[in-house]
Amino acid sequence: MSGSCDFFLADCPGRLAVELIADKWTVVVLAGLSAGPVRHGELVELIGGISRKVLTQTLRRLESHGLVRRQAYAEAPPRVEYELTPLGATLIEPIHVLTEWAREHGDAVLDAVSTQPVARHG
Amino acid sequence: MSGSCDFFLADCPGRLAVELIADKWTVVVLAGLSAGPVRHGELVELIGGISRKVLTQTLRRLESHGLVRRQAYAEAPPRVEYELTPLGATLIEPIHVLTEWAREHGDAVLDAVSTQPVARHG
DNA sequence: CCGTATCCCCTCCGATACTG
DNA sequence: CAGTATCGGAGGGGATACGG
Repeated sequence: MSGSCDFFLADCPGRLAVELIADKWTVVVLAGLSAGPVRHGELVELIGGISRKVLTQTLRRLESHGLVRRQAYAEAPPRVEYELTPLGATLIEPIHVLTEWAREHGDAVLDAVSTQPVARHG
Repeated sequence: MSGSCDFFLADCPGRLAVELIADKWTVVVLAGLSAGPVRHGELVELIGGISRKVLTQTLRRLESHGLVRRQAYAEAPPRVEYELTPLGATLIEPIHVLTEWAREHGDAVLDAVSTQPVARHG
């Protein structure tokens, strides 16, 4: 215990990380950007299920946190590309670990959910 | 597409992981349980800021996903302990990586946030 | 093509009070 | 001490339509 905060409780930096990724799309968007610059519309197609509004919101937040860089080109058909900043790229590793976990244990979770007839209480 | 899904887009298992942790408290609660069995009240004190109701909600969900085990003792002053299941313990590693990231890059994020007077657009 | 505004639902989460 | 019920606020996020 003590205040070591090996694992974040209270106001440790870990809380910041949670606040960053604790929503439906942030991690997915970051993953979508992990391979290189992508256009807005491409991301919508790539991710699937996210609305343009929410995608923009998510990107804006990531941009303001220094994780994503926005590049707009003044062309005839407007073109905007988003890419990870060096800082943003450092988040890919933790996300990758999470993905690995899901690939390995995802079935077990789904199994627990379906095998869950417990409903204590009575 | 195929099912390559090196990084989760669409319905890859990674999405499951996101849905699991994409809320304000899940990761924090898991972290709080990482050191061993803990009582309900202890968790409230330990975490700080979470209400008993929300803690219970979170624990219930984790229980139904097979990540947490609940142990109730029929004693004079009721005592209930929660602990990670073996499956739940496997999630500590990814969380730890995330914590490490925060410890290392948290300042950079906070810096970006404060250095962010941009407000493009007007 | 990119972005924003509006409307609306729905879930998360906190505060309080009450039962076992 | 543990848990539930209830209320209520706040905000995320989807659908749509419109502007640059």
